[in-house]
Amino acid sequence: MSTRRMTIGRLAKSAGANLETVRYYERIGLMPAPPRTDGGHRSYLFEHLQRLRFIRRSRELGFGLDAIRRLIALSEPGVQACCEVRDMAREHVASIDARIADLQRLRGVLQKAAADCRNPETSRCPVIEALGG
Amino acid sequence: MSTRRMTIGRLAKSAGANLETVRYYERIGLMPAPPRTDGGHRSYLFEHLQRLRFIRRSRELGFGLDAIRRLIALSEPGVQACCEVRDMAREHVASIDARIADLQRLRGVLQKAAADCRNPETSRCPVIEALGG
DNA sequence: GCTACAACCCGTAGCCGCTACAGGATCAAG
DNA sequence: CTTGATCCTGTAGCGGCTACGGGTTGTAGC
Repeated sequence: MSTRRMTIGRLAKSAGANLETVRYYERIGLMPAPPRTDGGHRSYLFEHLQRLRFIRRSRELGFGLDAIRRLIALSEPGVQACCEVRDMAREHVASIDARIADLQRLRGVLQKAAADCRNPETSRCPVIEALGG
Repeated sequence: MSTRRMTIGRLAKSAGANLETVRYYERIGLMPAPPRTDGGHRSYLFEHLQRLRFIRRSRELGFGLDAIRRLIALSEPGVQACCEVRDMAREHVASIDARIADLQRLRGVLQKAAADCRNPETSRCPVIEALGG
């Protein structure tokens, strides 16, 4: 079943990834090395596409490549590791929260400094002042 | 006035930066090359510290090194460029807003998937499912 | 003055996650 | 059989540092 083959270009496109990214994933062992044609071109199956989509989706959600490696291992059939996966997701949510808080703080500082610029009485640039210049 | 000299170590510490980062900034032309002692050690003045603090603060606020280069040029005395600086700050606020929105979206997806884990009826791990595995 | 040891010097390589070449070989359509 | 798109490998670059290694200098105590 589903013995249709795809070139790396098609695979990449179907998963919304860059072709060289796919080769990169193979090099670092995130994607398995696919079979080749006689001429040496990579020849992918549907399972490769699933894997690549999984990786891309995880990346889009902000997981690092090492975390994705773990997620892949945990998603193997037969591995009962839902709790671990959930914990990883929760940790990740926490780190996202921290980054959001950080960005909101920055935003506040910058916004305030830029807003002061409306005031024509200020002689020195308030943004530069906020930066310590 | 203020002819006190500092070593690179002191400078770095005073600005909360890493020593090698200071050398890196010098290499890429973000910090000026300071005078040297007879033995060849860098010898910094207070103005260097001001500059380094400006850079670090800008970095903390999320500006890239190229943007900081422009900010430094615009903060030179005699340059009346408050509007440009303000525009840079505003652009930066906009990009921060975009990143925050992005992170909040991710957070939503992850949070929802992780929350579904409480439900013991689900056979497949909902987080893995959300990732497309 | 001499010794110890911290602090400095320079250059290079590594980190993450790609991306972009160069210089070829192969594949599919006409 | 030719064209042109796609593929191959290998290497180098991005931003913004950080970490080494192997050497030199600065400084405090004796």
